[in-house]
Amino acid sequence: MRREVTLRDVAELAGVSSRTVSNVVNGYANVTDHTRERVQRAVEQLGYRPNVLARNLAQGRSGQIAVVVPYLDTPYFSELLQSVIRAARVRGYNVLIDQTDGDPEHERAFIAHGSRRLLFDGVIFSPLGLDQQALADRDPTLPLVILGERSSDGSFDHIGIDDVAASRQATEHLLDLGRQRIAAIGDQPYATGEAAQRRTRGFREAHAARGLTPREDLIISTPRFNRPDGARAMAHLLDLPEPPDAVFCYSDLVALGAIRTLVSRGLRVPEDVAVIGYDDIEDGRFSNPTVTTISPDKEAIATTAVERLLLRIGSSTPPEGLEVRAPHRLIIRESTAGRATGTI
Amino acid sequence: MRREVTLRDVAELAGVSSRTVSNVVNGYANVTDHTRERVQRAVEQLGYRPNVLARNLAQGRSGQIAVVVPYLDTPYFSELLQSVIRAARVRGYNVLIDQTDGDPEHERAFIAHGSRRLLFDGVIFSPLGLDQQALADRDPTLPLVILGERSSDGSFDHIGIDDVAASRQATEHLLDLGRQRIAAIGDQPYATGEAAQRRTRGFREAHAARGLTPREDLIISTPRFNRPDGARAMAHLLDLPEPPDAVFCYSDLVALGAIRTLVSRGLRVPEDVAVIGYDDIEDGRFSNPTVTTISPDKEAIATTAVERLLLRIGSSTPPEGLEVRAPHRLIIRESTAGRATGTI
DNA sequence: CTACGCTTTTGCAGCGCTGCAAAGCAAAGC
DNA sequence: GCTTTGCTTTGCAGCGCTGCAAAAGCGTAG
Repeated sequence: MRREVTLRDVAELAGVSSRTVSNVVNGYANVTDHTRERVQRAVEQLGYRPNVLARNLAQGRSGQIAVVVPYLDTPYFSELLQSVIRAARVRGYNVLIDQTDGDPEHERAFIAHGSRRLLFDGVIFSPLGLDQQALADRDPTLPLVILGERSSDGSFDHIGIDDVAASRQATEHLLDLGRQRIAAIGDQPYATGEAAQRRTRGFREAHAARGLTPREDLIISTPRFNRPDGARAMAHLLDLPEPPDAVFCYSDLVALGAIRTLVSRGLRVPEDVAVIGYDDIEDGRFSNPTVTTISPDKEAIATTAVERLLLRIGSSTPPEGLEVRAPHRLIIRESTAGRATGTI
Repeated sequence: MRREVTLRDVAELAGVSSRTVSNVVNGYANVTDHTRERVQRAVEQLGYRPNVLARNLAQGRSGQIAVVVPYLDTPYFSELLQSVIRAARVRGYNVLIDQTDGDPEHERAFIAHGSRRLLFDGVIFSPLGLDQQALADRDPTLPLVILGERSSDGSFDHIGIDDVAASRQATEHLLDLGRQRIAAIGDQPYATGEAAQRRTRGFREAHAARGLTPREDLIISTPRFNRPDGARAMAHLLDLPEPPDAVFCYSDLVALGAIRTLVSRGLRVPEDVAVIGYDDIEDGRFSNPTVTTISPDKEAIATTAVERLLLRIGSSTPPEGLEVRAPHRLIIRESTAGRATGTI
């Protein structure tokens, strides 16, 4: 493998200093047209390509941001990632992806003073099992934006939708349909389940607002928010003496799993049991039935996350930690409204 | 932001040369226990962390591999990526992910002599619209492993399942069920549609083996392999004077889209129309009905891809381009076998 | 003709690490 | 006692680039 062309090679051919070539390549001001042209000709002639590594080392930055998610194969995350990658690329950043498998140790390692540091200039982080302690122990110099769970302590930005409001809205939708026994699948009544708990809060609030109290045995907790969890939880609910006639699922995957169980037991959705999900992933738009859901504005979340992170990376005095509420809306589909609502 | 601790700082504290510290940190042989201990103590005391950037620059490698896929939110790719990331991490490599949106220009740019080069030591590439020309024009020094489509010209490795055999198997399964009018959704009768064409070949071969000829109007081509494509194609098929009684879909997403259309028109799957997919994504295991599919061994594909790539990266004389056939199998679920087959 | 202010160009040091080859050193051999 | 051998340790150069500050060029004013 022959040596790559360097700045110096170009400089020699163009008859200028390597610093000048650097100036031209980086589009710095104050280069005469004459010089610029000569350099550019030399660059093209030699096929010069800047060595990103060297540039980064000299600049002390990496030009990469890391995005850390629990699971890459969860549609919600892959859809979100897609937008993040686009947003980052536009701004000249590469995206390094890491999945933690929800392992708290792994999550902790990622934001702690790490050997991987310097490989990325900042982190967009969607934690799952991260406790307050781990956040406190984190590398304070690492620009950080957190998605989803938890709220900011002022030293980082947090972006998410209003989980309580969205959950209340979802539950109200079921109540509006006249359902009497509404279940909730996805609660996580332990320290790291903040997001889940906020959804449960919304669920309770919606009931309370109408003078109702949800049955405690209809609030099912699940370790994750995936299809098998949903399927299992639904099976459990159906085995109750008085099973629910509607279910609020804390993710679309849970909803899809639940629907699967319902259908395979010969029940009709929504006639026998209405189901509502959360996340608005593509699957829910093509499933049978299609899934009513809370749709967070993923594009907004991704773009804002990248923007805030780059802002942090760029400024020496870190900006105030921001609490950003991304928009969301309720999308009504067949799993609550019935076939009438139609297709996509 | 205070300066980071460097090798030199550690060296000074330990009273040795920085080179020795480097030797200890990298676990090189021939360091006396005594020295090693002193250095390690100093490392811990100062909280030293190697600067990956500098190391990479000095070594002329980046410690990163790029994985390039058309769409990140396609479950097949995100499931595959998940395995690739794990395999790479075990071997000390980070994964840089890029999506091309299937844009041929973008794909081309990625393997051409690129400015991004040096950011990664090699590429695992799953092309969509890449023609032979682009492959020929590629940076010959870039270690490359290609997934899915196309076959190797000897200068890179190619890993995929035997599409023709798998497709024949899928079609045979439908024929075995006694279906008379079998459609195929996903053909791509143009230069960049090699993979699709191989599936069509298997489809035809299965028919031919029984002295049958598929009806040409039942072979539908689609631009992509996603749900909307499948839904549209199925709608078209149902509008034919003599619609099919079985469909071979070139991806599970296409199958899910097709099923969606069938169900929304009040048809029963598989009684009225049997559907078989390809890829074995999780969605198909929880849909209604669950989807019979060709299941490629994704774990094997991912692991092999990473291994071959690192082999290429590691050796100065590039190994012979390998054509690897990963295993696959037919998984029969409800969309062809009916409810009897049960759950997951 | 010198001085001054501005733009353009340059030289150098250094980012933090590793490759290389030489130097140091202790044990073994003659 | 001196050389040889083999293991440890070291020094230096350099990966390719950019920050910094000084130097050079150049037009205008005094």
